[in-house]
Amino acid sequence: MALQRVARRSVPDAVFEQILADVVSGEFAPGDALPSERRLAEVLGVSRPAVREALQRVAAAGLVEVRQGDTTTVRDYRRHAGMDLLPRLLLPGGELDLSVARSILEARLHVGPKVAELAAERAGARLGEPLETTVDALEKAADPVGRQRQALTFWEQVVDGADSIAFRLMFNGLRAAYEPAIEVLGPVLDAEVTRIEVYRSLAAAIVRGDGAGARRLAEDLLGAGTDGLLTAIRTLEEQE
Amino acid sequence: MALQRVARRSVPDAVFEQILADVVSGEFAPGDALPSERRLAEVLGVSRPAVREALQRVAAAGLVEVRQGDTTTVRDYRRHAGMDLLPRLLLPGGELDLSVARSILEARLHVGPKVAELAAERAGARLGEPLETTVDALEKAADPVGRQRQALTFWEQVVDGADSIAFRLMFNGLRAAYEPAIEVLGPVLDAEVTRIEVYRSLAAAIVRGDGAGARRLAEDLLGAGTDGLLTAIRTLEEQE
DNA sequence: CCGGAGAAGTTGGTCTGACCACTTGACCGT
DNA sequence: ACGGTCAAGTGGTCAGACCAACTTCTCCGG
Repeated sequence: MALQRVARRSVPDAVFEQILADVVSGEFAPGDALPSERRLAEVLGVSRPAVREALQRVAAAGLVEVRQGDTTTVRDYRRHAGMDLLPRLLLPGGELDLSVARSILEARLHVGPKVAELAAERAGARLGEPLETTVDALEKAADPVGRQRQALTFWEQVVDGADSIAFRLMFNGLRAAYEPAIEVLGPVLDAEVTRIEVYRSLAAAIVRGDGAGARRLAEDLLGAGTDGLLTAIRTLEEQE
Repeated sequence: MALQRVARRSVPDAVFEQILADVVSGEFAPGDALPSERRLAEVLGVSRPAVREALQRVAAAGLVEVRQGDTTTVRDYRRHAGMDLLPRLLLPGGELDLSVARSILEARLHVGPKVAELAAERAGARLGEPLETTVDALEKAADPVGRQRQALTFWEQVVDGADSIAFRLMFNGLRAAYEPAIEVLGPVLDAEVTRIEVYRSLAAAIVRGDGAGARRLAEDLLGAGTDGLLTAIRTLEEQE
């Protein structure tokens, strides 16, 4: 097997992960009071500063509300969390959550074409060289995961060209959710990523500033991949 | 004047804010090494644990990379940050950043109609009562800011109905960016939020499961507001 | 001369224990 | 019944120490 980087989670990381999992799984329900920092430290066998660092991050993620002098209470993560929670929702405990995957693909399918359109209108020829290089690399990539990586680079450049910070950060969020699942999703989405001609056409449309064309091609590209995966998901769901 | 909640930033909060500002403003450029924790603690006049809590959050936000034994280095926030950075980009130091505002409105205009469409297809009649209540409240709201708040509630319910966690979290991100600026943007967007009939029609389309209709109405609603603000922005930019 | 082992120094990681600040709720006097 | 007081519990902050990992420089052996 391929050697993996030794996971060296720091103590606060581990605590963070655990609290997050308990909140997301509903172990700690919205409105519940979290155990006090001292109690958590005792139960988890770590120091209070470690617990505090973890809680800070949980709070920053919007999952709990801490008030000095009062207990820390759990909030509804669906109402207050940001997209940075997506990865943990997509792979809770290693298994892919299909409804989350579907939701992410929907978002991708909806946002991608718009970004391509904006890139065509705003960047145009400026993207010529980088896109060409990336498509070449995509064509040469040997394995599905490698192809996914190149495809991500492709879209990263497109998003850059769209010159919209909101879409840019949105993309970062989707990518962060997707990357940990790349080993699982790569092979499933391989059909999309081997349609080199479509990537070439899309790049060409963007370079010539053809917003409508870029949009259509992106819809084609992402739509096919999405459809394939969605039907795969449906099949899996029916098996249950 | 209206009484305001006393702002009581904790020490780590203040440190976090300051580091964030320096990174976003480019004071600390990507690739730069951050001062060591001890040095920061000394310079800022706070304890090292306080600095650490702040740095943890900065790192969790994707703005820096910390490696044990090595210096903490700044990353390109446009590449690695999530949407939780939007509020700070929109209001860096109190003043509205127009290009960021434009970008957020673009995203809203693009995502809103899709969410309305999904809500119509997936929630339908279930949203009837809550939407009606909210529209009534929107009609009764006396001031622009109050209307904005009700409009946010309206969209919150629509997003709930869309039943897509990715769009839900995306919405949370946009809302978090928008809310701090609500005092500034509320009056400017008031034209959108006083078109009660359109809200009623949109709610009706959703309730009757008319996806295409809901989408069209949402485009109309958000498009008008967006156009108004975009031209306002353009005017401001030309004044400079 | 060159390459690698090793020592020193710097950086982040973690812990202990103490004390401050705030909130709550029970208690007590009016 | 009301108002204030106080004790207990919670998060907020600090100081200082030590551990662990990386970088760099040095020095030794080939």
